[in-house]
Amino acid sequence: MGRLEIKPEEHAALVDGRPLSLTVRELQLLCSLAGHPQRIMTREELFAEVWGGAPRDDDRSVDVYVSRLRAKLGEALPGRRLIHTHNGIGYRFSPDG
Amino acid sequence: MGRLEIKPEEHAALVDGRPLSLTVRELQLLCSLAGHPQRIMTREELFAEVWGGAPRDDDRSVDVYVSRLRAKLGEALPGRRLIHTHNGIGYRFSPDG
DNA sequence: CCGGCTGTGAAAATCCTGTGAACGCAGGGA
DNA sequence: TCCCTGCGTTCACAGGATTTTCACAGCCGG
Repeated sequence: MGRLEIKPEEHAALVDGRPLSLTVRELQLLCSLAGHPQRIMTREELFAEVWGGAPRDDDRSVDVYVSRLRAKLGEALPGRRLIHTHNGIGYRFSPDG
Repeated sequence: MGRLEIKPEEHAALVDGRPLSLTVRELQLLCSLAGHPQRIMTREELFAEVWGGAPRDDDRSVDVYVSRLRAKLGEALPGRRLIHTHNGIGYRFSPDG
């Protein structure tokens, strides 16, 4: 998986061996995304996996946490973009930037 | 289908396994075209499948989106032309360049 | 209290869409 | 040859839709 390791069972995500300080939600979301590499996941799917159930019509939780995740990942891996936006659909995780 | 895969149910089109970043409209149009390989489809047919209803007399939406699609496909598959123009009629999708 | 995590609302930034117009290109006729 | 016409291709833009980010209030544990 290159420089990023995710160990859900240890509640940890490592970049080059250094742990990222992710919150529980952030780690859950990262696991959901990284659990289906290269697959476009809709907000509904992500919400169901992380929060459970269906999101409100105008719920932006997924977007907000993607943003927070990107901020922390971008800090640890400058210049790489692991989470891609698919407008009108959802997000996609790509191991290689 | 060679190097191009289209998965409408996943909102994705892949070239050599790599997802193209198509907009919703672009993907819809690609699906319509690729859904009838080797068949010449009129603007009216394409418009009906993607937009629904009938196009205005001087509507150029189909042409513009074919152009955008060709640009993105050409970037991912240099030297190959999958969408052919049939003058005065419409467009035809051919899996083999 | 205090500090971090969460979710929400809203502003800011970005992207998508459809349209009009410019451009190129080929064919026909004078 | 030159001009005109019809058609397809592409550019540019404005409006709208969507996403990104910020700020904040509630909550919970220390």
